[in-house]
Amino acid sequence: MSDTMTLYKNFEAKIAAVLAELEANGVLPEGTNLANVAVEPPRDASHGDLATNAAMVLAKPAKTNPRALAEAIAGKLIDDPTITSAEVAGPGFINLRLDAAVWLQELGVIADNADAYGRSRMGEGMRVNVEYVSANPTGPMHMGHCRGAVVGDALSSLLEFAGHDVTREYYINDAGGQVDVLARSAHLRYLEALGDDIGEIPEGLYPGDYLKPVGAYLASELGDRFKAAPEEEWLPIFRAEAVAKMMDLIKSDLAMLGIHHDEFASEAALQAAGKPEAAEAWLRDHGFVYDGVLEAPKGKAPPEDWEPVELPLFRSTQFGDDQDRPIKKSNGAWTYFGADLAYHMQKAESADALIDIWGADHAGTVKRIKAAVAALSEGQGKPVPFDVKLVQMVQLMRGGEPVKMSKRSGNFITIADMVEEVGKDVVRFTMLTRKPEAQMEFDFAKVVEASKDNPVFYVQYAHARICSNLRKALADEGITPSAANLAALGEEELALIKLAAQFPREVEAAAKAREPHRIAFYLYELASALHSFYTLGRTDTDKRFIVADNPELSAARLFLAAQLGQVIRNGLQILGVDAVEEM
RNA sequence: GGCCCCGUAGCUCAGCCGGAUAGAGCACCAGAUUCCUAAUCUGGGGGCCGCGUGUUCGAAUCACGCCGGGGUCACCA
Repeated sequence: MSDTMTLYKNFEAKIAAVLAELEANGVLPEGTNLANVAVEPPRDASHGDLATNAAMVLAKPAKTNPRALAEAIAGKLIDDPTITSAEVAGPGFINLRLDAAVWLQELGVIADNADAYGRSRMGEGMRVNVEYVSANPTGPMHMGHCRGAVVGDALSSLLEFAGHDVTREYYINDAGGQVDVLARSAHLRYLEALGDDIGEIPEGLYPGDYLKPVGAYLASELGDRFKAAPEEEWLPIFRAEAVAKMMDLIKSDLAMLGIHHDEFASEAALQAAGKPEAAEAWLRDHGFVYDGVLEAPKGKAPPEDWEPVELPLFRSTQFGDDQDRPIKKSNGAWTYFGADLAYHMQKAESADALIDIWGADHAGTVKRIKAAVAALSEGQGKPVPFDVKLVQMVQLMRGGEPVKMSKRSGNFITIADMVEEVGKDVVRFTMLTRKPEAQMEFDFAKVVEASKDNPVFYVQYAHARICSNLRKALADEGITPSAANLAALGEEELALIKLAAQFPREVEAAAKAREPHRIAFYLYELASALHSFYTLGRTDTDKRFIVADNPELSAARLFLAAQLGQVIRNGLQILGVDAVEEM
């Protein structure tokens, strides 16, 4: 886009110009801080199209009262030919009404930009690494991973739409003890595939059936030569093979949700490259890591096997953590944290900002990793903004009753189950209709209801309705959307345009706050406005998109409808939800 | 006990980098469709924004302290 000046920004600039003029005239002191000046649509549409709090914010530095200053600002704004009224209201708000032509032009802007309408350059030149999902490669994706996956993916798309250069990254925890357990579990299934009777899966191994194909695959690839071999011979091979198979499984589960990562970073590879050692050396040199003994846990009875051991500790207490945190275990292996801080440094090498999406059950580890990243990145002269987004648990329900799951038996609800039952769009949209840090319920019975109770259908229906009308107009009347007679549109249509025109600022606000759910709520609002207008046509045929004997008005209304559909599509695209054309 | 998140209408939730009379859906009541998709729409009642103190022109929003709910407090991942 050559010109990214959106409608709202355009008027922000006009107000800023007036303020600069007042500053030149001495009404405002030189160098007045305009940071708190806001220009936004008023909450109550009857107040006008735009409102600014400039006079209230600036009255004090101007040594006058808000209403007097507001009058002065309003007096200058009204000179603008596109501003039809500038009224001072309440404690000193300035309410502006814009010429209808301004809004009608915005429809053309939507049409011209099409799929790019709402894109922003606010993130231009900024590389953001978003790490999400990062589920252990020990089994299929289950419900616990779902919300973070959707939120991380939608956030990535949102940031991209707002102009950031986004890397979607998945950290494969393929170096810890759990992948050894996976390898042993796979070996057992390998023996089973070779004809052994393995009986019950022993305690401590993964019981799920999803390892059976892995065992069969290993048996066919490797034959029986690891059947009686000692563990140290087969463990590394089985670990690598099983992890690879699990990652295939996870990728296909994610694909069902429409999620595709750009980078898969292996913890094992990170360790093999010596990254944790390098981080430790630097941290030691700068006094962030020392050898020490942790105190026994307070508050509760210490674990029975607790004993004091000297370990290399990171000084996270300097950053507000409860205690310093070990980066290595007593057996010399890296702790998760020890490897993770090196991993974050690796990500920071090719990013200007880092975002992690974690489950809320890891909230307790946020301080230490943020502290480590701060220490490392600032110490190395390149401070990297690092944000950890916590997503809360999802309680699965069915018709108001909690869904029971047993991890022991491997009987858990997988993402594949969910998507097969209710569909990708329902899963994604529902996960985005609540702010991530709030707990939510997901009721299988409710989310498939085809009603306004279900925002997915409500928004998709709005889009389908528009498409249906466009199809019908062409097929029955031969009318195509046209911007030739937009002046024929009335107040109701203008209200729709005004709402659609907010999309670019919604995108920027959501991107700035890193809250993709705002887009979902905005789309619901837009869909609601569309449905309302549509229903007017039921009793008043002059209010229809297709008006009999009035092809000019019909073409204009259809042009409006087409642009509303465009905005809905653009919003849904950010959320990763399909904009269906018929239902 | 420490730390993190949440507390807004009967229910599920928006709004929270301070702004005008606090919103939406569900549920409840009353209505709208011979005609563009009723999977929709219109109207109505319903609120100490958990409690208190502070900050200021102004607090659901910010700070502090309580209360209630959840999470978490391994050399796990």
